[in-house]
Amino acid sequence: MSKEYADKFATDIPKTYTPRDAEDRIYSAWLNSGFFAPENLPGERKEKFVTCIAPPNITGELHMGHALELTLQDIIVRMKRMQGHRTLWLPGTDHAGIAAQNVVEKQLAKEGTNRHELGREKFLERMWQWRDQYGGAILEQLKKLGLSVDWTRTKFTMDPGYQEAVKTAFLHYYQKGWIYKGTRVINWCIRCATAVSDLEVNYVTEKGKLYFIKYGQFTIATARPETKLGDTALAVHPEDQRYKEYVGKELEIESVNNSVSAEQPAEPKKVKILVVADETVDKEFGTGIIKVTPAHDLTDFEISQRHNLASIKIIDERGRMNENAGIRYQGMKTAEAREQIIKDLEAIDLVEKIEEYEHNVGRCDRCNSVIEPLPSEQWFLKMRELAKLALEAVESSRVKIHPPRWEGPYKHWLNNVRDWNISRQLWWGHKIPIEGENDVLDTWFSSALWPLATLGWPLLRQGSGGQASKNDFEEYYPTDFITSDRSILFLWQVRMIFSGMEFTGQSPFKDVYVHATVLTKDGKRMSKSLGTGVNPLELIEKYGTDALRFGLASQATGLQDLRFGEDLLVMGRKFANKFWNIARYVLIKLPEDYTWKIKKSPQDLQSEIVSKLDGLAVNITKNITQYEFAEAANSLYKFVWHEFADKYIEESKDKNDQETYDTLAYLTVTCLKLLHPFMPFVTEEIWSKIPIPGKNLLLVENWPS
RNA sequence: GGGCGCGUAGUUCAGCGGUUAGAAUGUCCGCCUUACACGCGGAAGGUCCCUGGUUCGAAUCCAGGCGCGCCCACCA
Repeated sequence: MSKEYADKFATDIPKTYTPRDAEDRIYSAWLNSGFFAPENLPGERKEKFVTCIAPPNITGELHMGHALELTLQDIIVRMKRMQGHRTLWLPGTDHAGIAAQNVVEKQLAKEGTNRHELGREKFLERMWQWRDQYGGAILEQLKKLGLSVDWTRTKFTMDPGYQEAVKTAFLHYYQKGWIYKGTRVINWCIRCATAVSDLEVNYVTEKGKLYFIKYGQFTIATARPETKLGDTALAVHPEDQRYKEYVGKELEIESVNNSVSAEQPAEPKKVKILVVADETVDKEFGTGIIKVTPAHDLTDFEISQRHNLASIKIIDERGRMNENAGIRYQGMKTAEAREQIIKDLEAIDLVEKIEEYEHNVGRCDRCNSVIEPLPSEQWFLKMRELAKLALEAVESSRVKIHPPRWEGPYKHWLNNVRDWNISRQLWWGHKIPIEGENDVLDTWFSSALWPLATLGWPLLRQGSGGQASKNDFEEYYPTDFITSDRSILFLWQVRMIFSGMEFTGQSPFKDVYVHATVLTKDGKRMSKSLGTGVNPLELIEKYGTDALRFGLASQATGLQDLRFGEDLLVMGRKFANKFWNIARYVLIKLPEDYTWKIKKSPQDLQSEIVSKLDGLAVNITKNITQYEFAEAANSLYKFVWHEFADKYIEESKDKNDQETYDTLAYLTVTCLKLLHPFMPFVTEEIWSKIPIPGKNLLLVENWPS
């Protein structure tokens, strides 16, 4: 190469790739091209490829889970786009019922008011104000990851069109008789003042006490003695010989008189109680006999249903003892009542012993308050037929779950699912479309419709929901795949599948990919509240988006959780820079009048390294298609660094023939394309510097296999 | 109580029946060699969790155990 030529490029292209200079500029170039929208893609594209983002909550903040999930999704989408598919990746956000309402309620509390003072209408105005101002923040953060999503189709789960979809779905179920109103023991969050689903209760092991209380001639072990006031039976196992003779009999036992005020000494009172036999009782636990409190325990509620027992509600929606608990306890919080009743029982010698005890306490997924099971009138959706549909979808391979080991839990869950409590006592959400109803629907009821509603289902009228049009649903449904963390497999994927099956007769996607969970270096959960989280935006600032993406992808085996350490990003950054310099070398090496070609390798390139790369391209394609991201990333890394750079470039240094030039050019262009899904920014930046006549953005160049 | 995943160099992970077990990162020693010091060359570093079994041969398959993590469940 000529000295002058070398000098020219040496000054044009810096020795080090600096992501910060390139990323925003390149992302703008992509946006300006319009290529994220399928209808703007160049060339003839017969096959479609469609996927939806897992909509983050409007209250959300970008975390490593997003970074991993969206990187992997973008890798697939970018490859498909380069392969010539009409790709659509649809973004949006979820209104996040409880979470979002909590945020605004906290604001109100600071202002010394609350939603009830404000009234429903004003409160909802505040909600919308908040969402207009802050609800898009998470999407702005997502852009930093370089995602090739179609922002012109951004959706929100409370868009007008979406509201229509929810209404249509509800009424459809209602008319089928699958939606009913009933009083059941449900999980009630005292702080959020709403029902929450079984899946939104976290059971945390906590230290407590196990109280052994005398019931006539028996002793019963309980962790919640205050619920004694709502007992309507005792239960034993049907095969327990010790108690067989008492089954079906009513016992007279001594209890505490709850109509005496708490200021006065405790006094005894005789009460009658029935003994029933039920399979669910564990003979081995405690004394083998349990007290049944149908109103405040889910198991006890079910026992009461089987045996036709009465239910006495003694705890109210604020977590305080109500009038049924008697004047002695009324108004006390459950914890206070527990202390009081133990004191009382001890006074009249009804406490046999108290043991230290570890047990599981249900806490609200959103606010961590203790969950109080209590009877409440709620709306339910019958799950029998829908569960069948979801099972059938998997069994008939209409939808495939990756990795396949998740099929087990999926089926198990559906085989044991109870009717879905779909009502929430919130204001922020989809109002139940029945005259006179104040409640809203569980957020997941609308999430369940995501792939349908975002594409414009149910085709009511055009333009009713932002840009979603009739054509989108017809053209792009069903989608090709969906991906998420395993934690929402039951909350979300299952429900999207049965919704799709019920409303369209098709699974809303062909593949569900359950990706790994990002853990800390020592295998702990990443959590903001524990301070174990890592902020992806800071990492991007420090290492660049490509480094983050490549680092994550290189560890995404799909089978194993990902222990995240910054050394991954060091590797990614170095690799991006390495490739930058490979390109720099090639640009300097090739003669000024060299003609770059983009289409395919010249016929005469038969060298070993060229065929190796062609073989690699086939494997990379296969890897990405099968969600083997780590394999793809690592084999690319190996080839680029140790074959291309270490061997071929070193050997090329004292060669100046046409074949060497062609080979260098071919290797560079092909590697750029293969690397693009993983490291879109640095590759696009290099691409822009390669003098290829008539080239388009690398984003839409043809995939090399 | 059921179920699942994982235990391999200091660290994060590949390898999943066959020559001296690999990569990245970290460490140490040389090199600013005209693409790259985010680099190049070299080195050290491993009872492949334990115990049995199958096999000519096991990190790899099987059984049991130990440890870590996760999911489901009506432990009162």
